Amino acid sequence: MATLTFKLNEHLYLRDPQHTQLGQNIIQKSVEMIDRLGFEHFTFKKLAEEINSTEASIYRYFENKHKLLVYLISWYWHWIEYRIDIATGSLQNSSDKLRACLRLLAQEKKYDEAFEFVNQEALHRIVIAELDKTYLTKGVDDYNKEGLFRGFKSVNRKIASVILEINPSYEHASSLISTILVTGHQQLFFSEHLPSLTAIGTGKERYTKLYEFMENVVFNAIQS
Amino acid sequence: MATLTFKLNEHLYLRDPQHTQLGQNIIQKSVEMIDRLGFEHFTFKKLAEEINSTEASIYRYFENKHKLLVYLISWYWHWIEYRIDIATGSLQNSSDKLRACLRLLAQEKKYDEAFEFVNQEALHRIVIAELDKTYLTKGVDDYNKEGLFRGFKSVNRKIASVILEINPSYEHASSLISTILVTGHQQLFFSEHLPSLTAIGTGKERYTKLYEFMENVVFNAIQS
DNA sequence: CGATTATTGATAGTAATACTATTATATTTG
DNA sequence: CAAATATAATAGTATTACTATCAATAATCG
Repeated sequence: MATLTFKLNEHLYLRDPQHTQLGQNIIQKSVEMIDRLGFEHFTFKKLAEEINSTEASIYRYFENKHKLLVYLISWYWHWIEYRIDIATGSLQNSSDKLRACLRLLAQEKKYDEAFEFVNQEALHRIVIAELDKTYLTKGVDDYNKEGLFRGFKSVNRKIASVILEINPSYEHASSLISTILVTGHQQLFFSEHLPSLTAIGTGKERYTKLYEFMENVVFNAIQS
Repeated sequence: MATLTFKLNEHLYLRDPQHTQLGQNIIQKSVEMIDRLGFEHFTFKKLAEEINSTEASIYRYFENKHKLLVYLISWYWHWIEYRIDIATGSLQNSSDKLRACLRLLAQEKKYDEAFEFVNQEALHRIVIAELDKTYLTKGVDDYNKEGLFRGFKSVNRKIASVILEINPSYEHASSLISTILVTGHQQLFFSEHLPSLTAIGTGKERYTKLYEFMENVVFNAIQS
């Protein structure tokens, strides 16, 4: 199977990590470490030790650790969009398309061999726990000007446009989808840490329940 | 008018800031500073300078700046719950109650003179920008065991129970409400910084539009 | 009212973080 | 093979997030 890479916004990095061995090590190991340590306890120094490199070398790839996080999560959204395209490409009916999108979002993420050096299960956990930190910062407007949130926005726009195919007069499409994109991850976080805030439970079936919840919210909202 | 205070969980602080002048200064000024600087750029040292005290003194009230944030946001949820009680106390009809809750959540927050030394407008902006940071941390389970999220949970439970009055067989009440509580703030953030992710617009009318969106989502979800 | 106790201020210090700078050593490329 | 480029090794800085100590002040209590 071919190994794929995504063309991510150039402002996310100083040197493209996909092009070199060191860059790939940085990506691979940082996913594992952020997942394990959490973003606040993760540092370039610790990362450097684990990949037998140096802090200074990592700084040649990423301006700072926050941009690395934004990079990883941007990668995630590009991956999601790619999978949405595959899952909906053969579908004619818009409601089917929307259901496919929701299913994909709610789904447990398993290793996708088309993408070496990124552990998608770990990355999914990072998105669950750290997504909001990418934009909840005073630098959000500068980041946005540089286009660093394009991945997220693109997925949002794509699914919102499916909603407008189903109901062209629905007024809250972009709000509804951004809500779903964020809550999809948040509910999984609550499921693990604050279960009284969610109805999806804590067992294996939570992915199915999450899908049912999303379907309930989205289809009823737009078909009124 | 009487000045009210909330009894917040004791694990939120080391010394109760509501009881002393220094404590009140810490609360008042930290709200203003976190709003202005953002949580990451806010430090106890800077705060100490502005209230003419010292870092060490502030550390006698709060273990660290994260717990101060959790304290402030906990205060916010207690305030919201208090206002929900007032707004729904005289209502008989459950749908009216639910609408009153949503209106209150979506509403622009104005200064409430019953609570001195807390600038609610600034605090609302803090909740919009920093809420998720209170629980998106590796320490979430310890915090939760200490009951630090009681305020949030309590509001969630209260509104979820109104939903069950309307439709006792609705299965996703707690998920629906936690989604609304979080998205209510998130959409306002998007409105200001990432407007393509929201349909509520960027003008003064965004609070009304947010309410309409919430009503659309909630009432359609539960009345199916 | 004076003595005890609690609270705050002043000051100092530490380990870790988030970088930047410099130079030497590999490695690649033309 | 020479030149350019990437990386490693090392050092250094300002800031952060604390902790510790002790003196000064304010509150309270017998």
